[in-house]
Amino acid sequence: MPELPEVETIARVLRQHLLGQRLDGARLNAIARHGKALLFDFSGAITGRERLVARLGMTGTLRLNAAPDKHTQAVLQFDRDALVYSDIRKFGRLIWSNEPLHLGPDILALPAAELARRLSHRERAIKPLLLDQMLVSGLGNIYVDECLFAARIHPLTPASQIDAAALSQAVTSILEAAIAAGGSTISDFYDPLGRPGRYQEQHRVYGRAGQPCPRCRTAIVRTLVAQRGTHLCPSCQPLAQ
DNA sequence: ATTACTACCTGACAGC
DNA sequence: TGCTGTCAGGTAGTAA
Repeated sequence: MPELPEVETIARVLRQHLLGQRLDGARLNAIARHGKALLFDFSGAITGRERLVARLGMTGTLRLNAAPDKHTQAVLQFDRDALVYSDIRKFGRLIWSNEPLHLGPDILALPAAELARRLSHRERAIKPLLLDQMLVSGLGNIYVDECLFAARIHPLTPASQIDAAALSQAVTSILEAAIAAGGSTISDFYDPLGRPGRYQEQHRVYGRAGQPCPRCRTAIVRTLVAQRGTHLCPSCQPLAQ
């Protein structure tokens, strides 16, 4: 599941525990996040490369000193701690690579004007466009729905009609609040110390079909947009004609 | 160039 | 108990 706030939560915990430790003789110098990708940069090459890229897919986890189980794909033994990578559905990837990331800009670091530029000439519906990691990276299905609700945008609105400044403000505010709460735990997400996130308690539309909209009390609706479960308030997020 | 759809993989859950 | 069908937060590949 991990989207930007969950990956940022993982990065912060791992920085506290792993920076400066060695793996196969190479020192871990930095842990960065770009969108949903985690980047581990080492001082020396391991298998010929100095960067390990983790993309966790839907169910990938990175746990410190956890007991490996049947879903464990890799164990990285550092000086003092072991980093255990597991992935039930095997959509994630752990790859040694010095290649530039094949990803659009991180959405938290993206100025509103640049978001506007990227949306202005697109006629596609805003939701699937925001899920396209080549356009902007970091949003997944949960936070897209939460951000579009916050910005009062219907997920099928053509991208060129979007008020990008308002959307950018909503994205920043939602993602920062989610990071502060340690991400969302629906079923699978736990940080490297095994702690769940708390932001699911603040979800306003995701997973709340049939419940009242927190702004106007209209029942939240669940529909399909681009084959993805999509949650919205039909009153706060009208589709303009 | 852009968009739409499918497949990948496992587990949880509902219904029978 | 156990079978079947459906669904899940991501993304790569293919085809229109």
